[in-house]
Order: sequence, then C-alpha cells, then structure tokens
Amino acid sequence: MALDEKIYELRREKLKQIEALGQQVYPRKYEFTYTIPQVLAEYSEKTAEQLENPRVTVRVAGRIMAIRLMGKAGFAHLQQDGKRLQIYVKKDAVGEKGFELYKLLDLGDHIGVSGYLFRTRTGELSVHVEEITFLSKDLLPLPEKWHGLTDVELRYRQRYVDLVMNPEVREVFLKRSKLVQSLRRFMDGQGFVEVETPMMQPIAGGAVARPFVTHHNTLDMDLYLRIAPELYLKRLTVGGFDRVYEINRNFRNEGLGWRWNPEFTMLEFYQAYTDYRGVMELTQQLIEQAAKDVTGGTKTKWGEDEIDWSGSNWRRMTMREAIIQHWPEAAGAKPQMSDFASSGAVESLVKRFNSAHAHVAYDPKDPTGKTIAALFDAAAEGYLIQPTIIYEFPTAVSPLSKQKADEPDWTERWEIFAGQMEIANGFSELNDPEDQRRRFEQQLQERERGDDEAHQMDEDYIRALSYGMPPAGGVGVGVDRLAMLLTDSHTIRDVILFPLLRPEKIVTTEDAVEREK
RNA sequence: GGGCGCGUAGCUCAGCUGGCAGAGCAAUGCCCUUUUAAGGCAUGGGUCGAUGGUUCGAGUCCAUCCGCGCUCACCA
Repeated sequence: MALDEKIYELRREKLKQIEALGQQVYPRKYEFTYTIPQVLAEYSEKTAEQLENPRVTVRVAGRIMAIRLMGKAGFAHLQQDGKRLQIYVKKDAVGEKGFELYKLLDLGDHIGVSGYLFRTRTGELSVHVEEITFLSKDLLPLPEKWHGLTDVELRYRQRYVDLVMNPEVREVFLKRSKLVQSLRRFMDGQGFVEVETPMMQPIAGGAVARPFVTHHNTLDMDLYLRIAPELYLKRLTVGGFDRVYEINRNFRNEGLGWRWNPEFTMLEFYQAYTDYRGVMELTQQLIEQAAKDVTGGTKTKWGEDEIDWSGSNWRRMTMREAIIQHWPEAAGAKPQMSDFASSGAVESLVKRFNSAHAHVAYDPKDPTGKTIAALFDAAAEGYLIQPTIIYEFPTAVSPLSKQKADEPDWTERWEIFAGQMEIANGFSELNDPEDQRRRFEQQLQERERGDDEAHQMDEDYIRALSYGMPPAGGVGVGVDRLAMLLTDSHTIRDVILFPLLRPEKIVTTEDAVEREK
C-alpha cells in the first residue's frame, strides 16, 4: 500500500472518530462573523490591552496549514483567502470532547472556531478558541510546509494544491481577474457594448491559424472552434453596433510554448468611423490604464528589465523602420526603404541576414510581404521590451486590413510589442466587399500552394460587407500575454489556471477503499 | 518534429569512478497548557518513471518507451 493510501485510510478512520464525538463529518454550512483577512485588517494594530477590554469574540473558518500540539493545549494556523490567523486551543477552554476533536485534526482540514482575540506571549494576534466545529477533512497529505509545491508538472496538474500552498500563485490569478475587470471598465466607459459571438463556426475565419474541428450530431456537420471572433464582430458593425467588444477564448491548433497555449483569451473590439490611428491611441490608453489598475503604477518588473507603461515611454515605428533599426551589424549595411520594394531585393536582404545571424525560413514561392514579416520577427521582435507600436504591415499577411492609399503593398495595420511579445493587433478594417473577395481569393491561392493556415472564403461575410460596413478600426488584445507582462510571469501557463497537458494516468482515491474490502 | 536536460519516500532533495537506498518536512506512538520552520524520545514508510540489455553485482552504464522542462523549428 502506498504511503498516501495509508494516510487516506488513517484519515477516513479519524473521520469516524470525529463523528463519534458528535460532529457532522461533512456539514452543510458554517456561520462566521469575520473572514480571516477581515480579522487581520481590523485587529492587527490592536494591542493586547485593547483586545482585552472589551473582548472581541469572533467566529472564523479556514483550512489548517500548521498545527502544533503541546500536551493539553496547542496552536494551529487557519488559512482563508490566502491569509493566515493563529488559533490557540486549550483543553480547559474547549472541554474534553473539544480537545479530543483537536487531536484528530490534520493539516489541510477545514474547521470553524469561535473564541476571543488575544495576543500570545510572542505578540501574535490569535483566537483563544472556545468551540471548534469540524467542517471538512483533507484525506490526502499536503506538500511540505517549507518548500511548498515546486514540481511544475504537479503544480499545473493539481492547480488546487498549488493554490493552497503557494500564495504568490493565488496573487497572479487575482491580478488576472483585476486585469479583465479593468479592460471591461475601460471599454464600457468608452461606450462599447459587450457581446458574445459564436465559438463554434462553420468557417474558422478572422485570423491566420489552424483550427480545431468538432462535430454536431443532429445537424451532422463539422464545426470549427473559432480562431478569432473578428468576422462576427464586424458583421455587428454592419448591423449598427458602432462600438462592440468581446472578451473570450480563441482556439488555435498550433504548437505550445512560453507564449502559446491552444486556448487563449482575447479582447477584441471595433469602433466605427475611426481608423487604425484612432484605435491605436485608444489601445495605448487601455493598456496604460490596465497597468495602473493591476499594479497600482505604470512601471512593472519584467525579469531583469523594468517596463514603463506610461504614455511618454511608448515607441512607434513602421515595420520597415524596425528592421532597419535592428539590422545586425554582421549582416552588412542597413537596408534602405527601397530594399523592401521588390522580391529580388528582399531575397538578397534575407540572404545577407541569414549569412550573419540566425535563419529566416525563405521560400521563393512565398509572397514578398510574408518574407518581410518573417524578417521583422527574426530581426526585431527580440529587442522590443518596452511598449512599442509597429505599424504598416505587408498586405500579403493582412487579408482583412485596408491598404495604405499611397502604397497598396502595405496596410494600415499595427501591432503592439512588449517583453518580446506581440500583445495587440489593430487595423483599419477592410470594408470594400469586392476588395475583400479579391483578398480571400489570394488567400485561397496560398491555401492551394499548401498553406493550410491561409484564410478561407466566407461568402456570408462578403454579403454582410455588401450591405455596407461603416469605416472602422478594430483591435485584438492578448489578455493572457498582458497578464504575463503585468505579473512578471514568463510562461503563459502561469497565467492560465488549467493549462493544457497530456492526460495522466490517475490513481483514484477509490483504490484505497477497494483494497480495504 | 529536432537538440539538450530531468524523473529516487506524500513533499523538497542527497546518493562520487557500479558494491547493504538516505536526510529534512509530513505520518504513527509517547511526553509537553503561550508555540510558531515548537521541542524531546521512539517507529513505520521505496516496483529508484517503465521495459529490455551489459555485469559476479545496476538508483548509478547502454538501448527503447512514457512523462515533464528548456530550446530550435512551426505559430495573426
């Protein structure tokens, strides 16, 4: 029998003994008068004398995180909402049965206590317990109290244990919650309407990515989990929602990595009668405000660096300028703007870059714009720590964006980078149905060339545009990545409660029960 | 998918060039009525990720597989 099974059996036995003492083993509720954080907030500053006169009686509940028995008295720490309060249990005060119950308690059990507040000899605020109520048993042993749970696999697989043991993990997810609140408050304040659009779509559009496929039985049809809500939100602008947003999950069937999880959360919004410049300003304000709301300031730690989110620190440059600026010395003279104008010139840029530096995958069949975008990723992205807006993206990689009036190979599109990550993407929305059809057709050619991530044709979307979509700017903001940046988390799994892992073979707790029979 | 690394008690970790599988916490029993990484005495706990192989002998060396991490590729 494995050790944890022995402990499991032993603690089930204790449950029976607890029941024999007249306690309910899984009671329905407990009426408390304070949460533990409330007790700490209200009484941490009070002196021993102030607590004596008049005495403050409290009823609190929590999980036992430390327990020390000393003959006929003992101490324990109860944890609630990530905070701990010490309790003092004396046989004289709780009686024979109460003390028997105390001795049957284990680390991890939930109890409620009533008693009065006092300070111990060493000065710690504590509850002098007069009554203990058993609330729930921890049948499996918690990890070690010093190091807690550090094994990353166990932390992700058993996040519930991670959250019990590691208060800083709890803090990260509280901050994530604040972030989402902040984003909503900002958008609502700007007059945007929050909507929900389909997660299951017959055509996975609005982004360039491989989708997950699922199947609806009654309709006998395949559906895709959405890779973006974009095309539905823009249908809504056709319908007269001039300012809409959605905060929800997207699903992309691609590799995992420190910035990639197959399901991730996006804030996406569309604003009629403005263009990429308008939503650029708005998004910058949105993010600066989020940093303030989550961290209380505009400067956040990012590994060895500090990111300053205040408006004056943001940089802006075009994609071409960024490639020029971060061009590696070993690759020779910096490119000229004219070097981006022809496929031949771009090809020689890639050759120079690759000879000096790492590798940009170069496929001569790829559109020139796609190669330039790859060159940007390789040359510049790694240097973009401080918030930076990169604008003017190649038309070839931007099938839903308006072209620049004077340079049709380039679009009115931008992305925000920080901490070497892309965190937002916005553009002037392409609303000419005939142009949109041509772009989709170009994407179909890409698809036929073997790019299964190229955008599919969406006839209903073109029909919607044909009814007239107002000029608009649209933006997607990666909520998980923003949460990473604001909590100094260097893997996306640390800001997703239950990240995707391979399934494990689980040993059920019933095994122990079975073996007893 | 490629490369590198890791997997030993419930948890955190030692275990040297192959030679009796260890520590702390947790657990069990006893003592202890203001302790706090409480303390003292005693006890139990292992398919060393799995399967093969080399060897007199494998936690240790080799191969394969499984799981995890890092990294490269892929990835609006």
